[in-house]
Amino acid sequence: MADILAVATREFAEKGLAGARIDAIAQAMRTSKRMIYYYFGSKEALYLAVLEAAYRGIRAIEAGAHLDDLAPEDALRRLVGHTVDYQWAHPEFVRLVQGENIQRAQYLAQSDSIRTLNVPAIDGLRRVLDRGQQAGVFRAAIDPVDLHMSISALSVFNVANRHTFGLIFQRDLEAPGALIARRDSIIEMIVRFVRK
Amino acid sequence: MADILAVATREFAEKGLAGARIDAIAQAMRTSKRMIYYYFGSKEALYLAVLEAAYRGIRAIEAGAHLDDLAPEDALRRLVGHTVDYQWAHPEFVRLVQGENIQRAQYLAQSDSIRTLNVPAIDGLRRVLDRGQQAGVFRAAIDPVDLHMSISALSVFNVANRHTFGLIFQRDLEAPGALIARRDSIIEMIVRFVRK
DNA sequence: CGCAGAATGAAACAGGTAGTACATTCCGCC
DNA sequence: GGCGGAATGTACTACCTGTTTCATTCTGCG
Repeated sequence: MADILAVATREFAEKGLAGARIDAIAQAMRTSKRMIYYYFGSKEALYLAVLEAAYRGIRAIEAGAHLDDLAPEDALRRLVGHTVDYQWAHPEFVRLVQGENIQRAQYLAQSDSIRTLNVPAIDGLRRVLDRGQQAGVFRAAIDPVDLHMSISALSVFNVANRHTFGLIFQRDLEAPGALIARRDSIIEMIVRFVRK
Repeated sequence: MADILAVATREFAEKGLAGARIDAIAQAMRTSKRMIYYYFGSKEALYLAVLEAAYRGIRAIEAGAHLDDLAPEDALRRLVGHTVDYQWAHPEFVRLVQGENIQRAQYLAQSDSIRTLNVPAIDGLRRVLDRGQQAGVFRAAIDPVDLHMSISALSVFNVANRHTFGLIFQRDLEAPGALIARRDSIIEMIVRFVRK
């Protein structure tokens, strides 16, 4: 069942691979542990399935935004805004990725289907950059992968680190206005970086 | 022993709280589990001690850089560069914080001594911003906490997410030149953000 | 119906791991 | 020396949890 994946995603995102409990997943599914093993074989296999499903979901980011219709800077603004929103809307994904990084991406590395995700993520951005450069509004020699990294970094951070950051700086990053302000700030930062 | 903390830090950073093994720590210390309980009482208490020690270490960032001697933009460049370098040099710290965030900072919240770390981190940055604004080289209305968040986000990302990012985009983020290039990019991004 | 294979339930197993009991040794001090 | 408390080693307990075994039920089909 694909239903198991949703529940398992929550559990793994919440507790990490080591912390997650098969029993907890089974109980939340109102089925038995036995079923999970019947369909997935092992805890790690289930985790991998969750991971792949989560990464598959992220492909939709650029697909939704029709960047080619917009002027370069507007397109960039929209792309960044979408990225921020997506990460914000999918904290389980962010947590899963965090967990993966703690274990040095050893499970992600086992997945073949994941290697195919890289190109589209960059291509949309590259096209926008090219257009901006040809229009003379963006400066040259901007590395799309480097820029993508910055966009990801800024987008992910206030999801990934909201708890420690919020605690230390006494700010509620989940407050209604906070996200909007933060998003504007991120967009501004990226745009200023590429502008001539 | 403070020695235990170093070993425990490595173990917790590597495996997370749930994944870490007291036996592993004891063995790495060439002492017995018994000792750890003698001194720390429980796994969680040890984890908390590790967490506090790690956060205490980060205070040194701005202390080392004498920002007041430099022109505002140079000071900002140095501050950002230091932050990038620090995070790069302390991946265990980054991992610990990641783990803490996955568990919603529930252990960090238990620590009293950590609440005191917020002010100095921001103050150095605020002073630089004020000087830059008075000198007319930085624009006004820049929120120091927001900017600090951006600096942290960019600095932390290529440590925290190097494995998944490197895997997906086939880039070795640990290559000698990669860090330097990345650091320059981050500094440039921050500076352009505050510049008039 | 009757059968085969899939789906499921209950219970147990096996390994591992946090935490403890108890005895023993070490060390400073009188 | 000998006393007391701190430090440490050994072995055990109690429990948790991933995984399996075996028996049972369900479902479609001839």
